[in-house]
Amino acid sequence: MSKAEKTKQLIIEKTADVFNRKGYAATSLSDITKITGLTKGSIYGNFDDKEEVVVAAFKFNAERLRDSMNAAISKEDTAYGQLMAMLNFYKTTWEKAASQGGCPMLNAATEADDHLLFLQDTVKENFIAWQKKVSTIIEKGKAEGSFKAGLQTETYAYTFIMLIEGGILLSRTLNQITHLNTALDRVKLIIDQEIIN
Amino acid sequence: MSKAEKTKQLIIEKTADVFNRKGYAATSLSDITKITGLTKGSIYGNFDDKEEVVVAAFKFNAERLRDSMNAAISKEDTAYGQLMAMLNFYKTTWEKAASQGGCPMLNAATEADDHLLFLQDTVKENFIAWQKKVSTIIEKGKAEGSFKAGLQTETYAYTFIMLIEGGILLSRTLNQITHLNTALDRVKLIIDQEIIN
DNA sequence: CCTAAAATATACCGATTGGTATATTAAATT
DNA sequence: AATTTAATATACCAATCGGTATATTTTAGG
Repeated sequence: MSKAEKTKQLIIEKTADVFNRKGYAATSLSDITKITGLTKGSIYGNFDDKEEVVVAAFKFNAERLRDSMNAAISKEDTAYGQLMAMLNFYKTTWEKAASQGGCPMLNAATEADDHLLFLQDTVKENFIAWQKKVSTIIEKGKAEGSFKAGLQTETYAYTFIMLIEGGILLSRTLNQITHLNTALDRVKLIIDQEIIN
Repeated sequence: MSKAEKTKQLIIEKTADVFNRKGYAATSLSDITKITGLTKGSIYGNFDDKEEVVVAAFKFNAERLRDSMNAAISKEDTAYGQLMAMLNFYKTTWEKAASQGGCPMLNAATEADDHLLFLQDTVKENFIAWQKKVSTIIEKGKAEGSFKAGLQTETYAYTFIMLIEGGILLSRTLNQITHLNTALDRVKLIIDQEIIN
């Protein structure tokens, strides 16, 4: 790992939180230099422009979220256990995530929808990757025989995601963990009542 | 209505869409003067600062949404009919709303959570008002005898809201109406299976 | 240890930001 | 119609924006 690559990584890691809190557009280059302790020259020596930093920081945030979720999931070996692990992941990491600006997926999605066009594709990819992850678990459950055979896998995966994100939105806006818990309980109910054999 | 009040209203109405599309922080004063055809002097003659315009524009957006939803709801007289009217409202107005920057509640909530602190309370109030509206319908259903008696009214109201907002988020991010429809179908399922007598 | 190249810092650029003091115009009051 | 007051426009402000050309420092290779 070259010096430049290390610096690049440092910039990404140090700015990731600010971007998620302030928003990707609202975070300025002086925010970036302030928090990294580097100067503009160093930033622009490692990135072409701010957009590139923004995309890299979002990818870092999304990847960090995905990795820690996957780590929680992969500790279980049944499909049901894995879905429960996902729910439990959100239940346990909520407070930390909330203090770090909330869900990076939700934040970036709403910011990119009309505005930060260069971020749209990346955000889209990450939502689809999440859906694929959940879908794979459901398919695994079908293969195991523990989940019903005729299920519309994708629809259920997206239902879980929208409940979680909707729950996060309400919990953060109204400053009450209750709402996320309501969402997670609802996902569990759907699994128990409709998915499980 | 004085001249100044008319101008104030014009500023709010003309800027409401831009604010919802670009975001409240990203919309500049030159955006405001451009779209209103007025000058800075006129803007600052009617508002103390940009924050005041932002709050007024969000309130306008939220009120417009609430009014048209209430109009759809009040055409029905049963609680069940009113809930269906709410779902149908989202089904029918989605495309127009999507082209106008999406749900103002969702947009403002994610932008205000860490960043636009002066907007937080207003956004919060509007979410609670929405929940109260749904709760009133559910309570009405209980009074009618068409809804089950022991229901946790608030929890169901918030569940509907998070499904709708989550559905909007996915539909806008992935550019597919399917996801909002999945959310609305899920709300209907909950009503039919758990709420109705 | 010296040199070439890579990485970082410095100092600047024009454009735009939100905001204001003042001048001008339009509206209301006498 | 004249005058006062309210409303809008003009011209400016310092600060900050993203970005760049150049100078300096640090790193790696011989």
